Amino acid sequence: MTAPDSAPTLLPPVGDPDTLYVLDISGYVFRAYHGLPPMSTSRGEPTHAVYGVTNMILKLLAERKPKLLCVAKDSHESFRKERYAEYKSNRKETPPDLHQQVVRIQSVVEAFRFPQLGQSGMEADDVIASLVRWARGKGKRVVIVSADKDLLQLVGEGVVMYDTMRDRVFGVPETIERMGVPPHQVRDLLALTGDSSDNVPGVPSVGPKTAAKFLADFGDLDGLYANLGTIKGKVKEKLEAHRDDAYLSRELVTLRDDLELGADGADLTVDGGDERALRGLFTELEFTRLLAQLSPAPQVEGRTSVVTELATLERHAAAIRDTGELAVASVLSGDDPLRSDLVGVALAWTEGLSVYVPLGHRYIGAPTQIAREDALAVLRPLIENSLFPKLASDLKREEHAWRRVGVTFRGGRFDTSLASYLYDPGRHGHSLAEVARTELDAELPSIEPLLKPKRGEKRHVDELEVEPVGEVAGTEVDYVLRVAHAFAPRMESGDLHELFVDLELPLAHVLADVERAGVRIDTTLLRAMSEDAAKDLERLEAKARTIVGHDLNLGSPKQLEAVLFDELGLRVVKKTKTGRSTDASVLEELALEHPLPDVILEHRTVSKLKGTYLDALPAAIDPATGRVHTRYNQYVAATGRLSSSEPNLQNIPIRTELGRRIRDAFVPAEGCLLLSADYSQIELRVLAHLSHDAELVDAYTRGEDVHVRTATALFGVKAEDVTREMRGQAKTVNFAVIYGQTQWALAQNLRITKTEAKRYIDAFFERYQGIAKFMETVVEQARTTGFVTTLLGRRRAVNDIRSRNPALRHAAERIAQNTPIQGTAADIIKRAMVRIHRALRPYEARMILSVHDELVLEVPIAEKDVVGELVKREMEGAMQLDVPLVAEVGWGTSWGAAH
DNA sequence: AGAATCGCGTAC
DNA sequence: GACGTACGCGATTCTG
Repeated sequence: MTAPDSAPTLLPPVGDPDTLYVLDISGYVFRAYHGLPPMSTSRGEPTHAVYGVTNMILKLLAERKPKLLCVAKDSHESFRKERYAEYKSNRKETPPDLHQQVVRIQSVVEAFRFPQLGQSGMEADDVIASLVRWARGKGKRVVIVSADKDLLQLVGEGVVMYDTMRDRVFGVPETIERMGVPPHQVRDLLALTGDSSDNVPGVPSVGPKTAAKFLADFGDLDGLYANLGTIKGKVKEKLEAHRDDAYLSRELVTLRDDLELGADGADLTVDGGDERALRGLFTELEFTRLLAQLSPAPQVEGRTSVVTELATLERHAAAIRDTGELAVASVLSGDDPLRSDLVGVALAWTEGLSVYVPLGHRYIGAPTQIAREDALAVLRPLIENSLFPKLASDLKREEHAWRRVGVTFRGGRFDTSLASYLYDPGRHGHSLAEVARTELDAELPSIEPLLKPKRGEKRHVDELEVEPVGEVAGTEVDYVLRVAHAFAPRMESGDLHELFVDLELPLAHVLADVERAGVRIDTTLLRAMSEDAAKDLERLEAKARTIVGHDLNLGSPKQLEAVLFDELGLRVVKKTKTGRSTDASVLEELALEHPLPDVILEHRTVSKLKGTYLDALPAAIDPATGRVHTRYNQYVAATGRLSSSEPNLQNIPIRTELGRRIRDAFVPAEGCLLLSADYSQIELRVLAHLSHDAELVDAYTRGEDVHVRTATALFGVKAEDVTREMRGQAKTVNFAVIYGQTQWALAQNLRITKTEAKRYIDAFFERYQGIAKFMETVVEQARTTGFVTTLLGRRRAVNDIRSRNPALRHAAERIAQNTPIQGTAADIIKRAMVRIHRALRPYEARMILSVHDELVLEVPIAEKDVVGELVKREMEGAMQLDVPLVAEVGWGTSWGAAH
């Protein structure tokens, strides 16, 4: 085992059955905690130390394939402490984020089912020493997995130390190289030098070099003191004065190897560990990369049967009624639930069992399908019964799917995506596949691969064989049931239950109606505008060509970069990740020096409008209804807001004149008007309420203009002397505060200096001291709990709030400051939507758009007065705040006119 | 050829 | 780096 001086010491063979690996876990915990960059889960749990240790373990298992292994456990107390009270007294108290991780690491070790050994009063090093002695007695080789130099005293014949992080092996020659002495002298060396990390005193002014020389000359401590006379100078005095310290130190660094282990080496064998437990832990800790190193995720066992007989379906229906809940997963012919057909439906009412009812397969040679009307006749009473609880991964999608076959989906009681969203809105996705991965450790099979064309055209779902589709859908619906059961207890805690049952679930139904209603678009107007835009673009391109003297694509940032900075030699104002920026703020600056930037700016604006709105909106019209049906995503925005897509109707222009005209193309159906209802300054009102700021509350209670009031603070003038410009600046500052803007960003926005921006911010917080206090409090809350919350108890984990990286930390602080405000505003408008939808039941009027603080309704002229009052009342009464909520209602024959 | 990424811009 | 939350277009780059 011991290598000659020149050759490096080797580890025993991989998978050697006679080698015992002894793991110094506590040492690794400490090193990982201090040595690795911080890391945390999406819920804010710190994990970098856990990650480091787990990684080390996996590496060891993969590379060394140990057959015998033992984890040496540290005891909380130490006999050394009794001998010497100062021992390790320099150690700081364990920080909470380390303690938390130690607990996690213990779970990881247990999940690996590693044998563990420890004894009260004994430190891990003593346990290791005892294990080494025991193993040598049995003729086994030992690998000490550690990086602790104290343990080098154990190295020798058949014993090596292995540092996995640096991939270094320590035998006798390496120990001499590292410590200057062979292993048997390590203890005396440490006795002389002391160990500052353990508060072992040693002899002052004797360092590793001096100590090694003494030990080479005299062998050990006793030999040194016996020959003290031969030593000269200061060192001699120190050695004399600290003789007791030296011997005490040797006692402290001497490892005890007399721990009783019992004779049975079979206890130290390792198996593969508890796969399921490991998978669960890694999932919870979000160690996705490590997860992949375990064997691939199994699908949860389940059985699906395809229902082809009406009698069988009837029998199932009876069983479903007896069970009292039903998970539903529809198979649709396409991605858009509003335009797709129902191909079949999978049902589950007991975990592990599911059925698939084909309803619209066109595959020739499919097993006999129950006639759709017969099948629906059996299912309809279950689906339409609002008292019979239904579960799905996306209730809104189910509503749309069933509507297509004339069935009204009622009684949606659990939505796995919404549950996941409320539990952790910041996580990456809430689709069933994503949620099942974390909650069930299971991969959701997908229909997609079945659609892949082997050759020729892509196949449609309804052209597929029934069996494989049923298999996929059956698994899906089974997962819905399992995920719902996993989440149900979590929904009971805190405010989540109320948010779920009284707000988000009812809202899902409201949104289904809003999406289905859609909005009418005046395509003639848009086409005319598009043609104008096309001419403008041509004109601008020609102009640009004249200026630079050659062809160029104004839509290509890359070409622009080359022309502006290389050909024309203009200044580089700002950089992007990959090059030199040509964004609007840059071009505005460069416009002072050259005519081209203005041409580009105008081209950008026009082509943006044309591409994103003028041409895209008419293309989005559903030929079946003649209207545009956006999708409202209820589990995307981390703050609680809705988002809109395909097309996005929440970013229709309004700020510029040309953009605003696009809203004129949003028109009501015949005989109707559009109503636009806007919450007035909802975020500032929410801020007033949350912060209890006396000034801001007072301003709103008196019905004053808050931007004017801010202006009086910024400019030191009376309210009546505030100019329009001052008010505009104050308004920008008010918004800046909501977003936690820095002086730098505010300066950019207002085109003022950083110093002036700072003065504004300071003046703002001087006037509104309650807001200053609120901002501090909410950041503090994020730091201590890892979460921030809205008025209705919606919560969001704030990652990185304790990051050592200032940029990350500041970004987290802004999230902490903004989320309660934006999220509470979202709570309010969502409530208003549910209330309005309910109140509108007796009327024809319907909600057709929702844009964060604005609702748009399509109202028959006959209902104008009553609906106008109804909407205002329900919006203003949606929440009781310390300040009034004000909704401003406008009417028009277009959205633009109603605003 | 289609997917993913980049740079940019629109909304609240 | 420097403004919170979204979505999407056109160009470019990556990938199979």
